[in-house]
This record gives sequence, C-alpha cells and structure tokens, in this order.
Amino acid sequence: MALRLTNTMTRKQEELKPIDDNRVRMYTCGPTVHDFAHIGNYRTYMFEDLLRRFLKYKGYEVIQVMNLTDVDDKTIRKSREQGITLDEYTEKYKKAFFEDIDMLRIERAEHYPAATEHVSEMVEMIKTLVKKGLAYEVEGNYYFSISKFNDYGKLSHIDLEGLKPGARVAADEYEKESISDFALWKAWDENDGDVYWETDLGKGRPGWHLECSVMSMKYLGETFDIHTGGVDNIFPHHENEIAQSEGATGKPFANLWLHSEHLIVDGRKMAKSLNNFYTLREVMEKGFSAVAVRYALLSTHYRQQLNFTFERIAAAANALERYIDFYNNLSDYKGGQSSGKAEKYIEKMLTGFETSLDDDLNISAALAEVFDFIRDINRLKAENKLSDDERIRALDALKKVDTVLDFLPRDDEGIDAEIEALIQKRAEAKKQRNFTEADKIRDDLLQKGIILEDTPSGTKWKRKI
RNA sequence: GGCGGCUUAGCCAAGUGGUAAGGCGGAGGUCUGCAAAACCUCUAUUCUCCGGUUCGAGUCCGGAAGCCGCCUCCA
Repeated sequence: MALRLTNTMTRKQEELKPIDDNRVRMYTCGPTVHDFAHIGNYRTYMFEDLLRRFLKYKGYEVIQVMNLTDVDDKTIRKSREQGITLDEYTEKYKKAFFEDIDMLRIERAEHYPAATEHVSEMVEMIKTLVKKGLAYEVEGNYYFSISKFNDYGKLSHIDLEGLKPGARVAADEYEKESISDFALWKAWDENDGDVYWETDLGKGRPGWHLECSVMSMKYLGETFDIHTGGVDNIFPHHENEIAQSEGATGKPFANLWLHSEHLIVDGRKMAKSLNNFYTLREVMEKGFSAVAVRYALLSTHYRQQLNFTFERIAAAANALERYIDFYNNLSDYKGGQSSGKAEKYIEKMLTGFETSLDDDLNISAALAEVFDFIRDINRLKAENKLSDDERIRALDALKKVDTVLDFLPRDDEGIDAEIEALIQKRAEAKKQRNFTEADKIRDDLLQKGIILEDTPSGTKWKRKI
C-alpha cells in the first residue's frame, strides 16, 4: 500500500513517490536555539518523528535533515546581553534540545546542520541569485526580488496584492525595492557586535530563509521528496525557500510540502511571545513522564490543532498504561489452549495499523486498531484461549507497531534490588495476614512511583507512567 | 481587508453518501485479604445552527454563528 500525504502546495492528498525508489529524502525545519523549546515546538518534531518512523516501518531508507538556526536577531541579542560568545550561548540550547528530543523518544535525524557552519555556501547562493538577476544589493544588504520570481506565492496561495504591510516592516529594512522583498544577507551593524562574517558580499550575516535552502540542497540534492514544518512556516519562510532555491537552480525544490498544525493553549497558539508556553521540563516537574507527553503529542492527527491541558497529559498517561500493561501482562502469561482466533486479530491489527497511517498518517485510526487488538487478545487471555505460540506472535506484533509508536518501557528501566526486597518483605507480611504492614509497604512504594499488583503468579511491580 | 483551517458524548478523537471507531473519565458486575490489572455490561436516536440535493447526509451543496492560524526572521 502506498502512503498518501496532504501536500500544502496542491492542498490535496498525493501518493508519496520517492525520487530514489526506496529512499526518502526529507527536510524538517528545526529550532532556533535561543531558548528552551516549548512543547508546541515539539509537536511538529513529533509529527516528523511519526513520519520518519512510519517510512522506515514501510521499508524505506530515510535521510532526514533538520537545521539548527544558531544565528539570528534573538541569539545575537541574548548572547550579547549575557556577555558571552554566540557559540557559547547557542551551545546550551542545542544541548537542551537534544536532551529533550531524546526524552521524548524523537528519533535522531541523519543530519543536524547548523547555520553558522554553512555561511560560505550561503554566500555562493546569493552570488548565483545576483548573477541571475533575482537578488540585489542595497548598502551591503542583499535582498531577493520577489517580483522577478513568477511562481512566488504558489505554496501559500497568497496574492501579493492582498498582503497587508506588516508592522515590522520598519526603518531598519533600508531601501528595499518592494516591501515584500526579503533579506538574504544583512550588513553588519553595531547591534551585531562581534557576530559577522567577512565575505565577498562584505561584512555581515545571513538571513534566516537562506540557510534552509542551502542546507537542504547540500545534504539532499537540488530536488528532494518531502519538506515539512509548522503551518506558521508556510508563509513567508517556505515560500521564500522555494523562491531562492528554484530561482537558483531552475529545478523543483521539494515534491511534497507537509505542515503540522499548532499546539493550542487556552484557545491560543502556544508561543513564546504570548507567554503561554510550557517547556518539557516544566511539564515533567508536574509529575508527568516524557513518554506521556509523547503519547499526547503523537495521538492527534498532525493537521488538527491540539489543545494542550494537563488533563490531557493525564489521560494520555492512563491510555499509555493500558498499552504497557498489556505488553507486560502478556509477557508474563503462560499460554493456554488456542482458540484459533489470535492470528486473525493479529492480522487485522497489523493491516489496519498500516492502512490507517497510509491515509495521511491517520494516527487516531491506527491507535484504535491497536486498542481493539489489545482488548481482543486480553479477552483470549482471560478465557485462557491463547496458546504460547500465539502469545509470542501477539507480542511481536505489538513490538512491530511500537517501532513507530515507541511507547514501551526501555530495558534500562529494569529490576531494582531494593524494590524486590520490599516485595519480599510484603509477601511475608501477607502470609502472616498482617495486611496493615503489607498495605503500608505498597503505599510507600506508590509514593515513590512504584505500583504493586498481586497476580496469580506473584506480586509484580511497575513504574507509574 | 486577503488567504486557510476547525466545530462529533462529561473530556479527547476517528469517520469512502448506507444507519456513529478508539481512548480517558463515570456506573454496575466477575476476580481479589483489600487493591490493582484484566474481562463483561452500560455511558451520542445523533454530529454548532438553518435550508437544499438524495431512497438515504456527520459526510455533498448553499447560508449563518462561534473559534483558531498566517499576512515578512514563529514549529
């Protein structure tokens, strides 16, 4: 079955047809490392994680590039305020970013190019654009002339005549030929301090849009398969990328454009500027696990706005608990008599899971298949109608979909001798019918996030999710 | 003002014109020292509203209301 995705360019679902048969090349707009990212930012990276994992699930090789914007107005201003170099400043947030995506189990991309390491390539592209008459220079600043690029607006479907001049178009924009022209290169001024590059274009620094054009083409080629980002990037960022890239190469830039909707808080987009954001760290300090956040961010379709509440994270944690309990309980189950139904349930789930995700990554439908499967297998287990062989195949099926979902506990969260000792102690208390003592041990462990369950095959423990 | 999106149960959320998936929460039951987990039963005569097309509309068409986003360095 083929994967169909909604292309922002055509606003229709289109079948993914990779340029290289079995390999998918994708560019995913990454963070500006000027602060801790908030979970709204991670919503987009989570969608991209779902996409790349599902592509791999389907057997594709994936080459994903995610840029790190480590030079812009904010990083320069903040590093200067703190009296440290730009590198020192951005390093902290690059590190935090990778810590966060690791906790969220967002799989690492193949490349994380930083803007500051690609300045010479950016300068070359500007020179090409000038040579082609698509860019011009005013007082050391270089701008892209959108009137020279006929296709401008094809992604966002924006008619330039309809653009309302933005409040930010101000005195510092110098003498652009057209109000909508955008900066490719910014001449140094005193606010930039020691952040500048001496180049053929003069002393200055690159504009934001340029890095994505340069770095995507450097690592993926002039035309590649998929380009993604948040909906707020459609205009102007991605529109500008297309103008620069196609203007420079004369070739199509990306074949499929995918955009994820925003995370919403109290009815507003989560944003630094609205001061309504939560970082992953803040959510975790409230007692929620990163994997619960993963579930919450992953479980709503990417083109649907997702309203963030702590109730929602709690509900996600509970759903996750059902999923993980299923796996653990089935792992410990001693097989019974086959009823012959398990194979059918496994097939139905695996088929439904893939078919659902093939349909523009319909994760809700895919999860519904998984939960149906969990109920079906649990029923067989409760009736003792699941053979050991079927049990193992069911576990394998769950592990297979978990290569995409990645909700199962990691092995390194293993046995803790102290807990085992307390379970032992509690077993003794229970034997003597000292339930007060037994319950106290259970309650104490619960305070530490350890849940005990008495089962026919002994007491088991698990971590609170 | 221009462009786009959304509105389905207490909450979240799927839904090719054929009679409302799934999750959370809640109620009852089985099991259990008590719990937990698991299983069983129940929890939307109806999809923001008003028209229309159709044998049949959550789904298509028209209109209204409410909400959200983008409109020049936001994921």
